[in-house]
Amino acid sequence: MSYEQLKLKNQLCHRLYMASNGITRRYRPHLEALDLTYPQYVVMMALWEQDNITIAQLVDLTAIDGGAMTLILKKMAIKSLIQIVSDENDKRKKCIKLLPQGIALEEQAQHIPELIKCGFSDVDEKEISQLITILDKVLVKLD
Amino acid sequence: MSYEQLKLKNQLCHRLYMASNGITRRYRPHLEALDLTYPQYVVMMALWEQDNITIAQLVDLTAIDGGAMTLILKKMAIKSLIQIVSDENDKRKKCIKLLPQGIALEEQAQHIPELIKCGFSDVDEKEISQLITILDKVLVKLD
DNA sequence: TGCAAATACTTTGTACGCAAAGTAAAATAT
DNA sequence: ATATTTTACTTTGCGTACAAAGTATTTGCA
Repeated sequence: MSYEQLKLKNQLCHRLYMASNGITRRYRPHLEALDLTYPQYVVMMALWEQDNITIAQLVDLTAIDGGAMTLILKKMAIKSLIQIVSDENDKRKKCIKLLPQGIALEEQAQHIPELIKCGFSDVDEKEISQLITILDKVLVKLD
Repeated sequence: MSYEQLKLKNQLCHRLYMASNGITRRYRPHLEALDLTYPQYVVMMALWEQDNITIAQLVDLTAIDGGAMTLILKKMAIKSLIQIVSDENDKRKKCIKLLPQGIALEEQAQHIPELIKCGFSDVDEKEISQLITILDKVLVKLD
């Protein structure tokens, strides 16, 4: 039978799957040098941008699953990158604060985006912008 | 400090991560009806297109990790969707063959792509094509 | 022929991604 | 004021994703 719409070459989702895994794989060696996994790096980026936010806010910003977030933060706390502080006013909430080691890591991480881009030297800058624009449109529909 | 290039809004990778997870999440309810996970669905699509291929070929076509593939195929065999057959000429190789249940599943799956697309009704068809074109360019660089 | 290297797949251990269930505290309703 | 609901987070169980190590078989080379 072999329906055309079921062929792999026609799957947007499979391309996203491969691209996401593939790029994350590209990050891995650079992140290993900082002793970070990719999701941990995403959490760090969120915190470098805005420190001292709740776990719920981090989940919103990163789109990382809440259940996974608990474990990720626990590991980052063990590495003394962050501190998990219970909110005194609302005891359900926990705030995440960067510790000195976590703050210092930003300087070491600053060159990573550049290093990743080098691997795509001949994918046009304009196409990357297009890609981002269209992905943002798709992402709105995924809420 | 807060380096511009480390902000989440400037991360292509993070968008791909969210888009990939988000779309897979969209597939989930439809795939549950077929008792398939997303990677299992990808393997099935590959096999519906070309039956009786080796595990190595499946890994190539799907970009699913080899270690994961072993487990995925084992589960699919338990569900009687496929059969794992050792190659008589080269005993290292194993061929994957669709069983009747696996073949029959294609008809049930044929409407899934349409159902997914409905969720993106106002993302232009042209933009989806653009997205695919650019992703393919990116994917070549990820080998 | 014999042995090193390559190939094909499996296994192991760690880290998510996700749904669903669980716990605790705060907000809301009656 | 107490019960119900909502919010915030944790826990559990399953299914990958990945690197690295392991096993078996085959190929290629001296």
